[in-house]
Amino acid sequence: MKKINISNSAMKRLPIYLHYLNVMHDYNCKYISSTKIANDLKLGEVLVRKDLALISGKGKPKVGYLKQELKERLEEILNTSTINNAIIVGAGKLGQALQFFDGFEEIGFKIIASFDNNDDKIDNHYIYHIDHLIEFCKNNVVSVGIITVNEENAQSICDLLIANHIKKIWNFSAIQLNVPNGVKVKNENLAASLAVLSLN
Amino acid sequence: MKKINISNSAMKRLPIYLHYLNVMHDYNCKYISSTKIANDLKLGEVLVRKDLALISGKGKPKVGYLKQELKERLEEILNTSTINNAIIVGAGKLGQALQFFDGFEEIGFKIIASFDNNDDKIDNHYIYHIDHLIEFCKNNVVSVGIITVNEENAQSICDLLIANHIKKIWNFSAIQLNVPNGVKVKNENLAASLAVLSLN
DNA sequence: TAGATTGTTAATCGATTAACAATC
DNA sequence: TAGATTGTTAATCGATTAACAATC
Repeated sequence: MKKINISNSAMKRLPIYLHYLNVMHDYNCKYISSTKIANDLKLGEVLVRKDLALISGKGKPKVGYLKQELKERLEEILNTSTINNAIIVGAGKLGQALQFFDGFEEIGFKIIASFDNNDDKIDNHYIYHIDHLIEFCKNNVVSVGIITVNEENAQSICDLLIANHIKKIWNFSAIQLNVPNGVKVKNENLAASLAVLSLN
Repeated sequence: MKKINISNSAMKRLPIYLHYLNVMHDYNCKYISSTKIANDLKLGEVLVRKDLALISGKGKPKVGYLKQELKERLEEILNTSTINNAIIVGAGKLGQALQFFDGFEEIGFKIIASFDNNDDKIDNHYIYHIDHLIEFCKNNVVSVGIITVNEENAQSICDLLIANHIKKIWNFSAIQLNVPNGVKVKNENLAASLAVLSLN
């Protein structure tokens, strides 16, 4: 596979393109143009063209890209070769919402378990007691840990995940996690996102 | 109040500063320096200084910023003069998670109701049937609409919110909403956020 | 052929960082 | 005073957009 360098900002758009292709119901045409994608998604058309050139580079002037091929190429990049299994720690409302969120599969992520320290939340629907996390990580390939615990416990859960060889953390708590080199943290601060709406 | 121009990227950091100040338990000192904030939050120190200069401009060389004053200034900007009431449409797991998420109040947003078309979800805990939305919007000041319905219904719910004079939409569905001029949409694509983690 | 669309190079824009004088 | 820290101006960096030749 050709080695390509995808920027963070471009990477954020790839799932959007893929989903767009998956839900569009235009069976009439085998091709799709960057112009149409850009218009529908309200993105700059050069931007889209650049993204698609990066991942596909097989566009035909005048007609556009073969839809099926583009879709497969996006899936190839998103559903990367490594297994993308994720676990959630913190089976509160947010954790549960994420566990049953149905947009992750499309981009190659699968949430295979949730953990919580509250016995009331433990059932047999893939929610386990936190004490079983170590064992679970030994028996399963887990590449992403999603932290939805309250912020008092976020750092210690983060440490626990790292101790169990998880190198990618999706952090929904509002504190800054301290992690060693080689561990990637993506902070998801919902309040900060909402605050942007109050501008203007 | 002095007119200041806050960029989107800076606006996203303000809630982080405010939360940092709110949860830090260093009672010993009345002052906080941008250097310390930058280190703790893992941000560039010039970046923090610039943000703080923009909103406060009252830093004292050698000592830093008066913590209490900085906090009040952040609250002043975030809890803007207008009432920031929000409603949620779609009382599924994600909608419910957002309704009970406790980080919004800090930045001046209050979720005052959820709506759903499924009678099973209607209870008296601020979840109403969608048919009551029009009346609710007449009787309450609602500035933000949060869309957590499935994507087939997202556009029509968006239209409904706009028809009820809501000018700010926080869209959790994976489709691009069409809105008239003057309506601001912030898309929150969780799958796209997660995809970024798979880079490297 | 004419025209729509691709892919690329150069220009622009915005955000972050570097450098540094001012100051308590 | 000396040194840490502020605030600002200039430089850099990265992402988006404009311009345009190539092409089907």
